[in-house]
Amino acid sequence: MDKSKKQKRQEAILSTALRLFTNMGYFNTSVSDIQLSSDMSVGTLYNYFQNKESIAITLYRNIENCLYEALCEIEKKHDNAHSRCRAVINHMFDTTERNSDVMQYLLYTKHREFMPVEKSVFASLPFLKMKDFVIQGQKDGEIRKIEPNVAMNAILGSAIHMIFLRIDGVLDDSLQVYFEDSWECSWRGVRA
Amino acid sequence: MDKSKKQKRQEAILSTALRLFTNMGYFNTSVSDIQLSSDMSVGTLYNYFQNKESIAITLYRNIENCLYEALCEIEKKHDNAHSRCRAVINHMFDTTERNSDVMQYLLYTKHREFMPVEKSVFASLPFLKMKDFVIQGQKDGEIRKIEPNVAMNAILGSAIHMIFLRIDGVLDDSLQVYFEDSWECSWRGVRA
DNA sequence: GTCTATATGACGATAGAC
DNA sequence: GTCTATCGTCATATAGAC
Repeated sequence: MDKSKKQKRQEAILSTALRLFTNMGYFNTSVSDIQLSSDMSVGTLYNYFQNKESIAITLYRNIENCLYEALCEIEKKHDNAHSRCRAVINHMFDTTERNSDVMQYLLYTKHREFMPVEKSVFASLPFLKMKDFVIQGQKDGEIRKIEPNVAMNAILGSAIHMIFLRIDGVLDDSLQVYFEDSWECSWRGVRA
Repeated sequence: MDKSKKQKRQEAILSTALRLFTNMGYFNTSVSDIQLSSDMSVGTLYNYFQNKESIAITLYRNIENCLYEALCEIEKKHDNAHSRCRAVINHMFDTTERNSDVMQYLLYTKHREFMPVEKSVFASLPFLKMKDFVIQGQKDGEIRKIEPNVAMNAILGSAIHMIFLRIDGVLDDSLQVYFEDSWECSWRGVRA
């Protein structure tokens, strides 16, 4: 199944844009930068995308879907809150190390500054799914019955902040090095 | 002690810029926007500040210092890690509710996109001080002896993420409502 | 110090040939 | 579909009168 040339070029634009947006920021990246780094002309670029913003939106939706699917897989493989949440964080740490730009664009970027329509990523599908894991865990007696937002945040918030610190260059070692200790703190905080 | 007119105008520029930067983002705010909202001319504005970036930097330094001083006060008032860390988070939650723009600019903004020289806020003076609180707590046997970055993050990371959620509009209630529960989770995670 | 007017340049996006 | 050339706009910053 060969990818059509059209699809290949679309993906080239998206992956170039992802790299530039995360390295220099959306506003410091010009359409011309994207076009030059993708080895095509402005005209071609505008043939594939309506404008700069639509590149950013497509990219965002793709990554969001990708994370959502990963969470659905995790839901199927595990049957309790403890191992589901653990797997989610492990997956996010892993993705940050292996494919930093993706997590950086999804979590770290302030989307609303250039995509006014978008809501917070933390109110989007993958994180609603994660919240379901937590609420189910409370029903099952695994997690203390505190306000769900607080429980969710106690588990996920510190993990996401670890990712931020790593992206910021504050942590020298890979996230995998910190994973077990960090997870233990999170779980101690909420377990019943 | 009357403020000189000069000082008043400087502060007017800074507070206007803070409001605009946090509401619309640095790149969506033009110098002309700042000038119009401050009721002065471009020329005057450039008489007080070298350029747009220097407004952003001055603002950032001021807020950073302000938080650092608050932490020094907390250090004096409390003599153990538990109550120091608790007071820090309480202070940050409080400031977020009372003076949202300040915390938003300090923590939420991606400074490096427009101030290339700055390092991560989490590697700056106030957060080094906070880390001292944690390390001292480990020495005193209050906090488990895990990697200091992890301990620090378990306490502060989830709190900061709560602030992010509040700024993002994901949390409907004020942070004070969540404070006790959230703090309890954090402390359970790290206490010896 | 404060203003108005303007220089300068970059950027997003389009036109139109091939 | 792809390219080059270019348009219109707007932003930062400066010049120069008062």
